[in-house]
Amino acid sequence: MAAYARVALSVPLRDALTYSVPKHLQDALVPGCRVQVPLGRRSMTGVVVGLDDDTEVDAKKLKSVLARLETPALPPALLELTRCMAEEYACPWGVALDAAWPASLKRRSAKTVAGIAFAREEGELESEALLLEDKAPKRARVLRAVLELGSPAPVQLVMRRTGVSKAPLATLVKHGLLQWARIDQEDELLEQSRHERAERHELVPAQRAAVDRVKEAIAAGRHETFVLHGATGSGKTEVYLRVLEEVRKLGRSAIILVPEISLTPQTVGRFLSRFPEVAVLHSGLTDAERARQWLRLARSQAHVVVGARSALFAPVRNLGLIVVDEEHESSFKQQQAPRYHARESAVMRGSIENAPVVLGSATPSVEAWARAKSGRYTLLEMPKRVGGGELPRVVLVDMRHEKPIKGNPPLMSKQLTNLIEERLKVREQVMLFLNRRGFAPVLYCSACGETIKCKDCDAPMAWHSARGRLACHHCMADMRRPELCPTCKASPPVALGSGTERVEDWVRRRFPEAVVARMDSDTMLKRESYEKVLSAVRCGDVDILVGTQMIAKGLDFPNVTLVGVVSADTGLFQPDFRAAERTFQTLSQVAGRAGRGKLKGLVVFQTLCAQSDPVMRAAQLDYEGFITSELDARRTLSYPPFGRLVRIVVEARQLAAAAKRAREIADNLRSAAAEFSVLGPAAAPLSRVRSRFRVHVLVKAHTVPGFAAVRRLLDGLEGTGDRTLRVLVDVDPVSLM
DNA sequence: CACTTGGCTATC
DNA sequence: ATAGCCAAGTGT
Repeated sequence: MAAYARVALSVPLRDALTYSVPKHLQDALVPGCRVQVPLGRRSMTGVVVGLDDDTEVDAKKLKSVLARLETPALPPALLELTRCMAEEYACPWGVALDAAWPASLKRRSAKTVAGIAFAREEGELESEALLLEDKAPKRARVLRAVLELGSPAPVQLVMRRTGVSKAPLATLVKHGLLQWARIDQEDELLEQSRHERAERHELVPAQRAAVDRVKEAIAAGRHETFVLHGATGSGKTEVYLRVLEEVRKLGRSAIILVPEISLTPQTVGRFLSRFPEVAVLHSGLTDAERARQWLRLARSQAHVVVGARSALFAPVRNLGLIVVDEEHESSFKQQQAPRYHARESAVMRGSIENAPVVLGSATPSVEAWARAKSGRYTLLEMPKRVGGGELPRVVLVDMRHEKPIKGNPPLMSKQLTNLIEERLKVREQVMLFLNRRGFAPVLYCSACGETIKCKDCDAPMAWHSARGRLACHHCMADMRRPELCPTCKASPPVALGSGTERVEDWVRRRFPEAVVARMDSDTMLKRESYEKVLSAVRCGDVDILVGTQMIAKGLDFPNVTLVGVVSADTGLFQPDFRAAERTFQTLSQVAGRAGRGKLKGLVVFQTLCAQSDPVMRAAQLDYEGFITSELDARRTLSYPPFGRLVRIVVEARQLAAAAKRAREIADNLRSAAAEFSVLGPAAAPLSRVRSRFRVHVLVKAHTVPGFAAVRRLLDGLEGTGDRTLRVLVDVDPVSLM
């Protein structure tokens, strides 16, 4: 009987705190369970990370655990995972644990519904179903339905599935084959979405080879990380599904991570149609739904999870596989503490639980690629589209050669305009991509040269014509468009540059007969609108789809034969060493949207930088060429994946205060500098957000011990100070803004 | 001299 | 994080 519990709390404390365990709780506490404990004057919930028979802590200091919360305990592997993550990402264990728990699982009402459960062995019921087949077909159907749905199954659902009344169920209960049961609301099975079915396709040789390699690791119960490099349309999903079949056959569970943005009913439907017991976790769920899914997993009622970043913490037991789809996506990095990268943490979890990890992408991240090349990860190549579909042809249009309008390059080139016109004539669909919301990113005064900036941020406000407002994309600020330039009052400011709204506007003027839809976070405020537009495009009701990132991912419309990238250069000039990588990936993703069906696809990149490496290589569909030269560049500057980066951001209302603290931090690091180098402090590219000045320091660790040294020096730095000053430590940042 | 602030510490 | 404490700062 353990007398002491070590409890991790979500406060910036280095170690877990020890509490004594009262007699009445001694049986109830297990590692991984949630408890209520006193902390100073307060009472907080924390997680038991260890139970001990004795302690070194001064008896006078000890307080006791107040209560255990109802929530199921976290599996031991997740305790271990969060501990490693806390170490890796410079945050307290309690903070890492916080991420592993659905926020709403503190108190919940336990509603129950009527259910029906097995009263005999599953095998016995199966043979009974066969026997009843002729004599009592309805009872046989009911039995098979319950076997399929699992025990206990909701009575309502069984009746609807089999189209019978309650009578056959009652008979089965009377004969002692089934029994009545109550089901917690949380246990109720999800009504299955029928949006998309995944037919079980024949595998092409490259798929077969990939599946076999991963299967082998699964069978051996061995951790191994695979980089599945598959061109768009090469059938990566089918590979995941086949491997998943294998995992389920062995009775093990699996986690599929996808970027939040592609967690659409289409994606989820593909998994659901083949694995009915899939749990889905994404940010669009209500707290109750999220908790319900989490509990199904914790109680081993579901064994497959499809979800965004945080699904990595799914409390499944007996993990057999983790898939990270679109592994290069930057949304896998969490931007709040714990600032973990789900891809890296997935590999961590896989190694803790001896499970293989599959990282899939058409454009693998430099990190994944470098490790595959060095032999740490296993590379699986699938270069061709399945079904003999051809990769699209890409045309580069140099906008410098277009006839200027009032001295500026036009929005659309002659060539792209003509191509759109042709597609409209033959009733094929067009997608126009521009990675910028609003009508124009800037309002500019031609008299004094000033732009209209947000009063709280160091950024121009974007003009949103649909709303008729100026909006800051970094805070919630929003204002009317001023009649005259606020600075010189001499002339009205004009919209400079373009966003998706301007593209939509252009299309409507130029092709008034075409049906246009726009998809960006402004038009897609509700989840339903997203699905509505997608299905409209699918059934051909939309001729031209204009959108941001949102249309670049995973969408598969066979009748889209032309994809236009309005400006391939946005993002190319961001002060960030990943700008080239991101540009290449985005362009490749967008290009992959064209010609998904039988019709050949054509892609147009409009650019002012036709010679830039990422634009040119993306146009040539040359991933290897790009990644090779990008890796060379990274090596020269010892940027990731050669050495690791840690970014420290100091935010304060007073610029001087932020600068002073940043200077101290940098000096402190420099005085200890060994196998790492310190850059800065410097104003962050986004030097002010929400009235807070931002100063940052970058640390490049050249070696593993160098990184460990940096980590040690930064321990406990985050959150330091009062409300006026904030310090953020971001390990492996994906953005340097 | 009563009463806010700022800075610093401990939290089992 | 956040409550508590002391010291310095502010006002009547």
